[in-house]
This record gives sequence, structure tokens and C-alpha cells, in this order.
Amino acid sequence: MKTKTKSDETRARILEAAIGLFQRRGFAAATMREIAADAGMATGAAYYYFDSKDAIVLAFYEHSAKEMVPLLEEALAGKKTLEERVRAMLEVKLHYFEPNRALLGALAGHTDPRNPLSPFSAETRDIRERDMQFFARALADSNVKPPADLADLLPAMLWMYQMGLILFWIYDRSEGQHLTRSLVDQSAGVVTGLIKLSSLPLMRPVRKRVVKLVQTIRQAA
Amino acid sequence: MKTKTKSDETRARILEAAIGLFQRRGFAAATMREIAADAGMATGAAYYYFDSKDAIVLAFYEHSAKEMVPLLEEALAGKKTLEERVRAMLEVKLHYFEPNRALLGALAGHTDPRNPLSPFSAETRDIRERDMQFFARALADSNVKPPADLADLLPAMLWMYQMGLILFWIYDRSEGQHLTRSLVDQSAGVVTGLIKLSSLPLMRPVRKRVVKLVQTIRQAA
DNA sequence: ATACGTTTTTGAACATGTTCATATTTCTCT
DNA sequence: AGAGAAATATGAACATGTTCAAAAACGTAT
Repeated sequence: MKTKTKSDETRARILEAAIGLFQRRGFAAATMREIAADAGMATGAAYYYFDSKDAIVLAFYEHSAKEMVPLLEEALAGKKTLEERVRAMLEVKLHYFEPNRALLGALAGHTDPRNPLSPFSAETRDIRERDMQFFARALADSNVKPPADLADLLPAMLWMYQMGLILFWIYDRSEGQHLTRSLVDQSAGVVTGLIKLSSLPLMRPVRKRVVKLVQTIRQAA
Repeated sequence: MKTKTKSDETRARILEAAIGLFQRRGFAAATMREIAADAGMATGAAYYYFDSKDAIVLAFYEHSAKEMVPLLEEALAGKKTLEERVRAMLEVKLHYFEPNRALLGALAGHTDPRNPLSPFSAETRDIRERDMQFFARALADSNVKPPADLADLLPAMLWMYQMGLILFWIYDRSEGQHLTRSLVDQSAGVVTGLIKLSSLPLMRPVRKRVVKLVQTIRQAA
């Protein structure tokens, strides 16, 4: 089905040149003129394939999401407990994005949902929802069975947890980003622990309120 | 002590012109040329007073923080319970920033701590710490007495909670931002409720882990 | 008042993301 | 093959944040 047309190839060449420059010089310092030149064409041509410089990053993000699917499948395959499963997913992502850690800053920088590059934008909806699906699966065959009201929201909540972690990671200046590693280790336990606790009868009132709160937040989307 | 020099006055005039244009046209659409012209000077002059367009927003933010101090004092004055106190602080901020809600997006957009405009930058440290102090005071004379280990971290945690809420508010497209209002109502109760719960013996293990986690996060700052 | 240094102002120049009219190439149909 | 249409490529032009050398205004000591 995938007809690799000449156009696709050119597009890929621009993407490749851009990513290379982003890695070597950083997103801001890499100019569109340089990217186009590296890809062997005039400046304007790059705009025939990408609406903007930002759009190139978006394409990279989309490409990454696709490439990670089998890696995530594999990561979930062996693991049984929710903690292991969530941790495995996080490890896949951090490892995959390692070479482009800084570049993700160009994505994370846009908090405005109207900006196409925002993790909350309409343009990234597909990626976002597919990603949440993975968290749903991480929950589905795990060792924990959260109350129904919470269960519906957990994929989205875990996704948010992941985004926060990645954001922290992007700007983590500790040696080898060991702070993020430590954070993953600890938070995965805490998060899954809280989910387990949420089933306790004593927790019911708080849980109800948290559920309502998250539902309010989701109305904005 | 405050010698209102000619220079200060010019600076204020630029700030005023800028805020006006930001309100009427939005941050992005307001050009530096226009701002300078509005303030009655050549383009370059504005750069003598402000390092960048962003820096103008930062100045506005600093000015706001100062102006809000007495309002926050007053808000805390009457209230007794933690929930009331936190809610009152949030109401002051949302009300104060109402006319410039959209402009705050120019601030919130910068997640990179190295960016001066980031809420986590060195340049905004003073504002941030003063703000946390207010949350410390909101706790101090309230009806709850959280365990010592948690108490140290709570001002910072409440500040983060506030920032999340404001971020949500900035992009809240619901009529009159009623979703944010609902969120304030609910979350203030949940947050303070969780703080109360944290004293329960049953909660001790989770609390210890959360405390450790937050300490890890704070190391990055 | 004059000279001299400091502060402030000017406006042109620069860098870069983006647009666009125009040219070139490629495709399609006869 | 050739004509016309569609896709792709070009590079100059534009807008805007920012810089900068030079000019003007201001302050101060003599």
C-alpha cells in the first residue's frame, strides 16, 4: 500500500536534514535556510513540504510515535504488575528520545492547546489518544483492578503523569539525568500505590472528589 | 527613597504602551515598533529600557506581584480554615490578572527554566519565593497541622498547584472561564482534604514516599 | 558658560521565519 | 511526441525581534 513516491522521499530528506541540524546546533540555531540547503534545495521548497519550522518537529514526533509502537508492545509483553508495566513504558520513551532530548523542548514549550505543537492540540490528538490506549492496556492486564469510576479516567491520568515526567526530563541538568531516573523509580511506585489505595473504603470520599475534579478538567479538551 | 527619575518614567511609559497594545492586539501581534511609537520614541529606544519584548512581560509580572501583596494580606486576614485561605489567595490572583489573562500565556509558554520568563527561572526566583511564603503563611495560622516532613514541602507544593490552576485558566475557553471556577472550588477542597488525610497513621508509608519524591524534584531547582 | 563624560535616542542594518509570484519539472492524456 | 495541467522548486521580498554605530541631550566640574 505504501507507495514511496518521490515527494515522500524529498519530505523525508528535509526531515532528516532538519533533525541532524537540530541535534548538532539545537532547534533555535538551525535556520530554515540551512535545513533547505542541507536537503539540497532552495529555502522556499522546504515550505512546500512543511507549513513551518515547528511542523518539522511535529513530523518528527509523529514518526517517533509510530516507531515506538512495537517497542511499547514488547515492553508490555513480559511484565505483569502495573508498576512494572508503567515503568517499562516510560523506559522505552526516555530511551527512544534520548538522542533528541533537547529537541523535545521545542514541543513541550507550547502549552497553548491552539498551537499545533502543543501536546494538547487537535493536531496531536491522534498521537495522544493512541498513547493513552497503551496506558489503558497497561492497566487492563495488570494486577490491580481500580474502582470503575476511576478506571475510566486512569489512562488519561497516567498519560498526564508521563508528560510531566518527560517535561522534567527535558530540562533535567543532572549528570546523565539521574534525577529523572530516580523520579521514575520512585513515582512509578507511588502512583501505582495510590491506585491500589484508592480501592479502600476509607478512600471512597476522596476518590469520588478526585474523579469529579478530573472530569471537570477533561471537559476542557 | 523612591526617586522617580526621568528614566523610570520613560520606562513606565513603555510598559504602559506595551500592556495596552498587548490587551488590544495580543502579545504576538503587538510589534516593538508599534510599542515604541506609542510610547513616543524610536524603536531602538525601547531596547535601552528592556532587553527584549519578553522582558516587558516580565516587568509586568514583577509589577503585578508587588501590587498583589496587600491584596493577599487582606485575603488571608479574615479566613481561618486552610481551604478558605488557599481559595482566597487564588481568587485574588485570578481576579487581579483577569484583564491580562491572555498575556499570561506569553509567560506560561516558557517551560524552559533557562528562559528568564519561565516561572522556574532565576530571574523569577524572588517572585516565586515570595509567593511561596504566602502559602507558608496560609498554612501557618490555619486549622491543619500537617506532619513535619510534609510541612516543609507544602508551600512549594501549593505553589505548584496554583501554577497548574493558573495555566488551566489561561487557556480555559469555557464561557467566563467557569470551568476554572469549578476547578478552584473542587480542588481547594481536595487538596486541603488530602493534607488532612496525610496525618492518618495508615497514610504514613505513602506520605513518606511522596515526601521523598518531592524532595527529589526540588533538587533540580 | 564651556568642556567633557554619561545617559538617552535615533534609525538603519541584520537575522531569520515565512510568503509569493514566477519558473521549472513532472505527469497525463491524446 | 506534444500540449496542457498539476506538482515542485526558486529566490527575492516581507515582517519583525534585535543590534549597533552614531547623534543628541543631559549633567557636572571648572
